[in-house]
Amino acid sequence: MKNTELGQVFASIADLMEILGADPFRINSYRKAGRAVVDLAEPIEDVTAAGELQKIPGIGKSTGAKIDEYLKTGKVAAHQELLGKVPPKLPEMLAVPGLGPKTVAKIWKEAKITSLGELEDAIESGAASLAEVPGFGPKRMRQIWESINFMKSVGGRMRLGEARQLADELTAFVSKIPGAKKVAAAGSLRRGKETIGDIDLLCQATKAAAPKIIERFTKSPGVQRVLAAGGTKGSVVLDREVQADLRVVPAASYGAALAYFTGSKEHNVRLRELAVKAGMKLNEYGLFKGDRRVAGKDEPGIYKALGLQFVPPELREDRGEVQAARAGKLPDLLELEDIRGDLHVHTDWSDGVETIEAMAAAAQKRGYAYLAICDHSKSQIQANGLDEKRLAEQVQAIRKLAKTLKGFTLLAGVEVDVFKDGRLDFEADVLAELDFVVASAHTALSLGAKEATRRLIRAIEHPRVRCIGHPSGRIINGRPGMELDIEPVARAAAANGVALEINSHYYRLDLRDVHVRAAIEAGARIVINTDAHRAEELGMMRFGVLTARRGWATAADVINTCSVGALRKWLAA
DNA sequence: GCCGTTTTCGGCCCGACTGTTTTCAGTCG
Repeated sequence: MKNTELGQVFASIADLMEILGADPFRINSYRKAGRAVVDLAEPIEDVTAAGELQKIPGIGKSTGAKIDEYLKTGKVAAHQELLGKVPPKLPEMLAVPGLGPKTVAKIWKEAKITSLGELEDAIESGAASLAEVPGFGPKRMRQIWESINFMKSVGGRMRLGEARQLADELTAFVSKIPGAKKVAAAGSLRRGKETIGDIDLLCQATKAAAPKIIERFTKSPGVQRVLAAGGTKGSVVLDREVQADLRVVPAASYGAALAYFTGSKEHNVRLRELAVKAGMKLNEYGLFKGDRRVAGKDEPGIYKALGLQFVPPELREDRGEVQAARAGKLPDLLELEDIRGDLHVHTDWSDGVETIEAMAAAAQKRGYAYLAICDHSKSQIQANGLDEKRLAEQVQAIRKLAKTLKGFTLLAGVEVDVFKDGRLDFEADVLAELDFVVASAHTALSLGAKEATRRLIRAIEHPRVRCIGHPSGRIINGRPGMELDIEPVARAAAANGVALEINSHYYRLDLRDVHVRAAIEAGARIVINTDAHRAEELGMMRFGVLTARRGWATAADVINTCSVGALRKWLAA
C-alpha cells in the first residue's frame, strides 16, 4: 500500500516548486492531490488497477498519470527533475516556522546556504554572507534562530488527550481575565483530530478590551516566549514547547471567528468559494453582502446563510461534507450520550489495576447499561494473561457478581490474542463459554497490507469472535501498526457479524477516522470501547466518539448504542 | 493542475502580524 509514499512525493513536488517560484495554483493542486491520496482508505494500487484514479477529487489527468508512473517504476520523472534543480537538503528548511519558500530560495541563492545545518552555522558565526541578504536584520536572524531551536525541541504533534487537557487549563485561565466573555478552544482540537499541532483559543470581548486580554494572555503562567502580540491576536510558546494562539473578537463576529479558527483550512476555503459564488464574502468577522453582515454571531447562522446544513466540526475536513450539506445529506452523527456500555475493559485479573467489582461500579456510575470484562489471554505473559483455568475462574466470578447487579448487565468476555497467521490463543470450546470475544493482534504488527488483511479476516471468520480490537495496532506518535486494507476486512466483518473496534485511548484511536468511514460504507458495524485498565479510563470514550464522528458514524452504525435487549439479540445471532 | 447547478476556459479565499526593502512582501492559519 503506497498511499503514504505517494503523498510524500506530491508534497515534495509542491515544496520544490514553491522554492523554484512556480505558479501557486499548480502548487496547491499537488498539495491537494497528496492529501487526497493519503486520506484514501483503499490502497492506491487497487484504485489505479480499477482505472478509477480520476474519480478521486483532486486527482486529474496529470497527477493521475504520475501515480500510475510511480506504481510502475517507483519514481516520478517530473519529481526527479525538480530534485535535480535544488540542493537535496534545502527543502528541510521549510519546516522551520517563519521560513517560507521565498526566504529559503533567497538564502540559497544569495548566501549559498543549502541545508538547515549550514543555516544554523551561519547564524551562529554571524556570517556576513547571510547578514547581507536583504531582509535579514538582527531581529529576523534571532527569530529564525529561536524557531530552529523550537523545532528541535518539539516532538511533533500532541496527542488528542494531551492537547485537550492543556487547552482546558488555558481556557480556564483566559476565562478569568477581566473583559473576557466566552472562551473556547477551536482548531484541530475541536475537530477531534488524533494529533494537534497547536492550541487555538477564541475569546469574545469588546474591541476596547481586546488588547488588554492579549497582553494578559502573553503573560499567563507557562509562557516561555511571545511570538506575536497585536490588538486582536496573540501567539505564545508554552513551557511544554507547545504553541498557543489566542484571537479576541466582538460578539457579532464570534460565530464567524469560531468557524474560521476551527478550520480546517480546506473546509474554510470551500465555504468562502460558496460565499463568493453567492455574491458574498466570508471572513473571520462574518458573512457579508456588500457592507452588510448577514451572519456571524453564531456558526449555524453562517451555514444557513450559505444554504448549507450545519456541518459538525468533526466533519470539516473537505472530505465531501460541503457537498453533502448542500444536498441536505449529512449523517445524523452519533453523540457521546448515545453510548450505553463498554465492551472491552481490563481488571486486575490481567494487567488492569482494579477489581471486576470496581470496574462494574464505575460503569454503572457513568450511567451505562452494560459492561464486558475482557482480560488478556495466555500468550500475553507480560500482561499476566489468563490461561484456560484462570479464565474459567474469572467467568465464574463475573457471573456471580452479575447476579447481584440490578438493572445492569455484566458480560464475561476475553481479549484473545490473534497470532501472526490469524489463529487464536484459545480453542473454540474455551471461547464458547464466554458472552463476548474481542480478538486483538499484539505482536507482529509490522505486517504489510496483504498479510495483515489475511490475518484479520481469518480471525473474523472464527465463529466465536464478535469484535476485532484495535485493528491496526498502531500507537500514535509511537508505531505505525499494520497496514490495513480496510474494505475487504470490513466486508468480512459485515458478513460474519463481527464489529470492528474503535479503541478510544488517545494513544490508539484505532480504527482511525478514514477507516471508520470506509468500514461503515462497506457495511460493517462499529463498537467503541475504551480498553480501560483503570476506572477513570472509561472516560476516554469521548475520544472514541469523536473519532467515530470523524468517520461519519451514526448511532445505528455503533453496536454499543443498543439497549441490552438488542445487544443480546445481536450476540445470539 | 483541477474543476464546472452560470463555465471545457478562466478562475482558483481572506486577513493579522512582523520586520524592514519607507509602502509592503512574506508567512501563517
